[in-house]
Amino acid sequence: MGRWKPDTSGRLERAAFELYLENGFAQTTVQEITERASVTTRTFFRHFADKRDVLFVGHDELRERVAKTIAAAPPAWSATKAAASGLNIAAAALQISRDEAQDRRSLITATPELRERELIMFAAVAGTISEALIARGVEDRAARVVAEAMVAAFRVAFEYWGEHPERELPQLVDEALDSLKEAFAPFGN
Amino acid sequence: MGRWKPDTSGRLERAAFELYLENGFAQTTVQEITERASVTTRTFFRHFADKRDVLFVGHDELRERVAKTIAAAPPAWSATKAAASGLNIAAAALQISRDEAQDRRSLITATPELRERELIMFAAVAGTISEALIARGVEDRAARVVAEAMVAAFRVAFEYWGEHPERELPQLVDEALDSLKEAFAPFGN
DNA sequence: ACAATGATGACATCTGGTGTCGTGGCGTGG
DNA sequence: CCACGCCACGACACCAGATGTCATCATTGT
Repeated sequence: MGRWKPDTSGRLERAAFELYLENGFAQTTVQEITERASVTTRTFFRHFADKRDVLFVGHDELRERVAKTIAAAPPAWSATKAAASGLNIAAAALQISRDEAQDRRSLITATPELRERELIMFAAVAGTISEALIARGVEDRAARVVAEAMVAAFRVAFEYWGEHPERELPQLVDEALDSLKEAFAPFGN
Repeated sequence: MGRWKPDTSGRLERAAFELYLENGFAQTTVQEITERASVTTRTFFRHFADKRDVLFVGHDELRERVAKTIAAAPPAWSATKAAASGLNIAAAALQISRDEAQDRRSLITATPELRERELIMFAAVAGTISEALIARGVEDRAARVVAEAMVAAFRVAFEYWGEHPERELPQLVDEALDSLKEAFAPFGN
C-alpha cells in the first residue's frame, strides 16, 4: 500500500466531471474537487493546467491518431479526401463513447469559459491537419485554409450531433463536408 | 467641470492598450491600468467584462455592418458570394486602421488567453453570418457550414496578414476564398 | 543499507473578478 | 429656483483560481 491512494489523476478527473455535471462548472470549486478526490488543491494544479483542462484530456492523443491517419492515406488522394479520412477517425472515436462525449458537450456548450477552450482545441486540430497536409505536399496557405474549413465543418456537425444525439456523428460529418462541396462548386459563384 | 475626468472608458482603453504593448498582457495588472487612468480597479470591471475585453471593443459594431452588408446583397447572389461581400467589408475596415490592427494582432497571437477570446469573437461573426444567410433563405445547416468555413478562410488570411503586413487584407481574403473553391471543386474528391 | 527520485502536503501569496453600499454632481420636472 | 432621483464612481470586503517554495516520505535502484 502506497503512501497515497493510487491514480490521483484519474480520481481528480472523475471527481471534477461528476461535480461539474451535478452542480455546473462555475459553481464547482477546485477545493470541492480535491476534497472528493482526497488531495490538496495544490495537487489539482499539478495534474491540470486549470479547472477547464480536466475536460480536455485525451484530445491530444486523438489528434495524433488523426495526423497518422492522414499521413497514411494513399498519396493519390486529394487533400480534402485525406483530411476527411482523418476527421472520420475522430468522429468514430467520439461516436464510440457517445454518452460521455455528449455529457461533456452539454457542459461545454453551456459554459462560455469552456467554449473558449473547446475552440482552442479545434484550432489545434486544424493546425495538426494543416501540417499533415503540408507533409503530403499541399502548398502552405492552401493547406491551412482547407484544414480550417474542414474542421469548421466538423465543428458544425458536432454541434448538430448535440441537437440530434440519435444520429451518427461520422455520417453528420460527411453531410457537412458535402454541404461544403456544394457551396463552393464552381457554378453559382 | 464634472466630478470626474471625462471619457473614463476611453482612458481605460488607451491605458490598457499602452501597458499591454509596453510590458505584455500577462505582466500588466488591472491595478496598473487603473492607476494610469486615474480610477479604481472596480471601475475597470464596470466598463469591461475582463482584462481581455478591452482589446475587443468595437467588434460588435463591425459585425453588425457585416450582417447588414449581407442582407443588402442582391438576392440573386449565391450564399458564398453574399457572405464574401460581408467579409470584404470587415477586411477593408481592418485595412484602414492597419497599424493599430496589426499591433493588436501581435498581442493576441502572442497570448494564449487572448487567442481564446479572439476565437470566440470569430465564432460570433460566423454565427452572425449564418443568421444572415438563413434570412436569405439558405437552409440552416448549410448556412452554418458555409459561414464557419468562410470565416475560417478569413481567419487564415488575417493570420497571413500578420506575417506579410505589406499585403492588403481584402485581397488576401479573396485568395483564401479562392483556395476554398479550388479545394472543394467537384473533381478530385 | 543508503542515496536519489518524485509525488504530495502544507503554507504563503498574488491577482482577477464580484457584491454592496455610500456619495455627490447632473438633469429633469414642478 | 428648488427638490428629487438617477447614475457613475469610490471604498471596502471578499472569494476563488493559480503559482512559488519547502518539507516529507514511500519507492526504486545501487
